[in-house]
Amino acid sequence: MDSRHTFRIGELARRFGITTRTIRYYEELGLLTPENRDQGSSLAHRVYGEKNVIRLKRIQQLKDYGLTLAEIHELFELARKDRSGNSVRSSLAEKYRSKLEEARRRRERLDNYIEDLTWHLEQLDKVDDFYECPGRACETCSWAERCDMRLNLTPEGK
Amino acid sequence: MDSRHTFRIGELARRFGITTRTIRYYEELGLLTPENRDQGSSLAHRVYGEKNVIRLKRIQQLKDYGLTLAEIHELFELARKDRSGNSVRSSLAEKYRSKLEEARRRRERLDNYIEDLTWHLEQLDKVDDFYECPGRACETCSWAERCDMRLNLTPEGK
DNA sequence: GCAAAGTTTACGTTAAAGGTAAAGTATGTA
DNA sequence: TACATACTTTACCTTTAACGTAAACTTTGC
Repeated sequence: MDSRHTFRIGELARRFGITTRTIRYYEELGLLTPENRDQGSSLAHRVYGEKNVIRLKRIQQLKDYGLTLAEIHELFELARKDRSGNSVRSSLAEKYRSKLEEARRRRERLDNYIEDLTWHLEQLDKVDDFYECPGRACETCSWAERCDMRLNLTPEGK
Repeated sequence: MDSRHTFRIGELARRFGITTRTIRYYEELGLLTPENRDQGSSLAHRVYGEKNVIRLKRIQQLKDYGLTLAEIHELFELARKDRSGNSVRSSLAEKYRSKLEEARRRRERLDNYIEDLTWHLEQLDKVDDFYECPGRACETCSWAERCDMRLNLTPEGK
């Protein structure tokens, strides 16, 4: 909206609720480059515009999704390389696909965890000794057949 | 099955595909205590039995769910304190519930991420310049109305 | 011309989950 | 009994992530 408004690092930081160190750190990593530094001196202030704001939002979004800064960098780099044409487009697609699969695996494990917790929560007033659960108590526990630990009692040899 | 078989640390490690250091580390953290150390000398070998095997499995399971060793320790401790009766049972329940909510929040973000990736993957051959996506290109992109970055173009003041 | 905000350089931090070395001790087999 | 393994403890080292913090100096705005 205020399309031509620009900021210096301090205000940008304030608006995003982060510190200036963080913004400079993102710059170090090649995630966020100020639009303007060439006022003659080598110590000119960083100037940030709309592009940077969008970029920073995207960074926070991806971080919130659980990506590390390194992973975010990867994605940005692939997109950047693709500017020229279609040569890298397929590798970007592949990256997306592999990230997607990885995320799906993570979600599967998370689902298992949620199930596991729900189960234990339900069992809380049905089982006597939780320090023995899972453990010796499985042998007599009436819930054992529904409990997946039952399946894991013997270790496989190597 | 081989109910009375016991192991020393090396074999246990081999069977679980981890190192002996790892097992000792778990012991340091109070996660896994060998069943037997009292052969007189203070340098007697650690002896592990069925209980330990089950415990170690559980540790690996919880780790796989994404818990840190510290979190695993918390859960174990609460269960241990509960042995005597019902006094701590409710706090264990509460812990479970809070872990559960936390996990659900994580899953929600993960779902958003998966959606985001899917979206970008679909758009890959419809958008021209990915380095400008999201960015200036949004202004002319025909997919902008469906793209959530569109909603994030202006930063809120603090 | 001064304070406030910005600049670079560079070392510090915290936490997780072990790795690795050193030096001595147990165990089991020949 | 000798000896090779496997085990014991202590203790310092490593890696990554994402900044924090200090120092010493420079721009900018009024």
